[in-house]
Amino acid sequence: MIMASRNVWYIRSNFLFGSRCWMIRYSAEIFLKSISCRPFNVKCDNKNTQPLKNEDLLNNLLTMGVDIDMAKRRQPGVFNRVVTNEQHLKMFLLSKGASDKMIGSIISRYPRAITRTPESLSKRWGLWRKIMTSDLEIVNILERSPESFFRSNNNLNLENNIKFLSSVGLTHKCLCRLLTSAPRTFANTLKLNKQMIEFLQQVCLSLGHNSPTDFVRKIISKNPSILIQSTKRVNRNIEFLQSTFNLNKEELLLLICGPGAGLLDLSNDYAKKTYKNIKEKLGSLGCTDEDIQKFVLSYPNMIFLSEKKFNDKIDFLIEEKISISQIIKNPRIMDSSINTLKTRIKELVHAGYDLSTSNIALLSWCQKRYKVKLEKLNGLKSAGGLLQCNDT
DNA sequence: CCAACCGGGGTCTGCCATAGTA
DNA sequence: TACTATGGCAGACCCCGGTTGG
Repeated sequence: MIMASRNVWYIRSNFLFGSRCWMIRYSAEIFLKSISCRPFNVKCDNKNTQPLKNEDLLNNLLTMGVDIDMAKRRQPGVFNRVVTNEQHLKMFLLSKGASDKMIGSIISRYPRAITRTPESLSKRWGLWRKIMTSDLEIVNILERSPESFFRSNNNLNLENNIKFLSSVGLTHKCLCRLLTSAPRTFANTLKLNKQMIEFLQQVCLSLGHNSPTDFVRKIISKNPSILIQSTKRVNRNIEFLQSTFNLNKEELLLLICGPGAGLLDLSNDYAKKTYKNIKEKLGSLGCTDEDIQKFVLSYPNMIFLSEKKFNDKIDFLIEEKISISQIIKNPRIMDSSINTLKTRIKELVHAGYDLSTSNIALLSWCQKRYKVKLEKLNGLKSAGGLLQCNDT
């Protein structure tokens, strides 16, 4: 019932506020006050005075746990609006399983959410539900990234995006993953998404691959965030890979739709910067350019590491008497956090494992395997200790 | 049984600038 | 001209385990 009356009200207010004329707005507010669909304290005396704050809106938001300062800082315009739908939004999200706290946080971070009409909101939700299997999954995405859902009000565009992405050969499962990990993709204009897909297809063809569809599918499944990058950024990263490593077309193709797919997201010259650092660092430790190239290519994700993290890890390993040649032979070791490295080295040394002569690969094994190995080593050590009757 | 090799999975928002719109 | 919609940017790993060959 509330819904119904609000719908009517909205149509009416759209009609009334569609005009550019301030005078008409002013009379409209008087009119609204008089019919008291929702009392307003907004006053627009003339062009020189700001509308006074809408106390109802502020009260509503405060009760909902919205951080008003944050919201105002982010989208001040929302607070000058005569019509907002925060109560409906709240009821709607509650009905989908969101908590009060989530709702407060969502509106604080993306206030424009409260300007969406009930019809538009439920339509949009329905479109997302075409991809996601439950409301709760959507709620979780919204909590993470309210902007992705609310930034655009263009449901037709959203619908077209879903159609387009399906037509490109993305499976339902893939769309689901896209929406989960890069929800902004669906708020992009269709034009922008098309641009990126066409760009990728072009790259594919220029590298001599004969199935752009397969290529695009592969690259998106390896890197679901690719559609929220600019083609400029992706292009620069491909150029970087091409110019830095001596790869033929086929190798480059395999790299960018395989282990190097993630690198395409890196911000301007980040890869260039970190690779330069890797080269300098390893070069100073006596590695040849060829060694370094091979090392990085066998685990390209290490380019993600900030200069400091990379250097800290190398320094730490060297301090622990692990030679650079051991490191070069085990690129995966850069995969482990420095904390993991520290803990494991300590445990291994304690267990009597000599890292300078033994295999260091276990520093980057998964927890489960590593634990089994460590227990075994400790068992050996205590057995040896018992035999010699002198262990501490 | 062991370990080398290799691929997979999660995940990426929150802010700013600006053209367009009413 | 206030406000909206949209493009674009910076930022910066860690862990798990299947398969396979010895």
